[in-house]
Amino acid sequence: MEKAVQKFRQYCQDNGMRNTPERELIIRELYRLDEHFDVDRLFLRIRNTHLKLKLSKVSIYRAIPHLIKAGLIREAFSDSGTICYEHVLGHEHHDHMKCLACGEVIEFYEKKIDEIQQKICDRLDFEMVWHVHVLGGYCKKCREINRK
Amino acid sequence: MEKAVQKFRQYCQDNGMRNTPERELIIRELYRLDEHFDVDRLFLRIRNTHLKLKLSKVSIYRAIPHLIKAGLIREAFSDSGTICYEHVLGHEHHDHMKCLACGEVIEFYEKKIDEIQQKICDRLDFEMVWHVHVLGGYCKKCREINRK
DNA sequence: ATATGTGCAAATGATTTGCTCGTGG
DNA sequence: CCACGAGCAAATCATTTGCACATAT
Repeated sequence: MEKAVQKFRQYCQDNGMRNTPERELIIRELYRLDEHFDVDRLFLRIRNTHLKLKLSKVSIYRAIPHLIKAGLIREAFSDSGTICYEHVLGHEHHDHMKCLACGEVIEFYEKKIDEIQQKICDRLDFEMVWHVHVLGGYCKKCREINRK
Repeated sequence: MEKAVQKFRQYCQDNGMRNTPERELIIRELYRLDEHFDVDRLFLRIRNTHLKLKLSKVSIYRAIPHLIKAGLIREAFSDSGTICYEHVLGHEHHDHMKCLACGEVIEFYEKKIDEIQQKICDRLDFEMVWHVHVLGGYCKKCREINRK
């Protein structure tokens, strides 16, 4: 987490931006919250953890593009209109399965998929900067419940 | 296209729904518009093609979940807040690359990816009903322009 | 000192919903 | 006939923007 804060400080310096306490707070809480999150979840988290503080949701919205550019988070998938993000730093790269019944998000990773993906990009001379790979369906648990 | 209309009629019957001219119009124009589309694009298309008609955007919004359930279209990806759909019927399954510079959407398909995907689902006892696989980056053309 | 950041409130854009009226089966 | 669908307008939800004030550098 400190690494993330450091990295963002560097990013600020490099881009003539200020390193405000609000932004550091966002990063710290972001990394404490170690799952997938959307703006609202992060906002509530900060609200509940720092009752005295009054960080506005707008600041989170404004911080996110920088956090992405700085390589701290990435867009993971969008969930019926809401964008979900996840950490990049300290998290292996992976893709997602989402249970349509219980909402659970399962992470998976297959090197082969990445390799094929990269091969396709090379073939088409496409420079990939991000990717989203989400499978929607029903998880083991929910399927079992349904069978009964 | 007629196949799509037929399929939807069946779906209506099976689900105690009505087969209205509005819905048929949506399907027909949908299939005439053979790319990726969002609600607005489809709406404008209908507006411009059928100047006399007055189909409302709301009806499109309300039709979409049915069209998806009926297996006519699927959610392809979301583009900064707007959901983009594409036909299922008469369209091979494929994934997408999206150029962040020019916005072009390139389709690609690799059977191997599908196979691996399916294998992962089987392993985790996950019943996949849809998937989204989008690569964001810069296309050949835009990269060349940038090099100059 | 001053450009950049923050918070608020209002604007926007996509989508949903309440309600009334119309119509397919 | 009458439950389901269509259209309108108003509501909602996520996100963005304008503006006045605050503060990091």
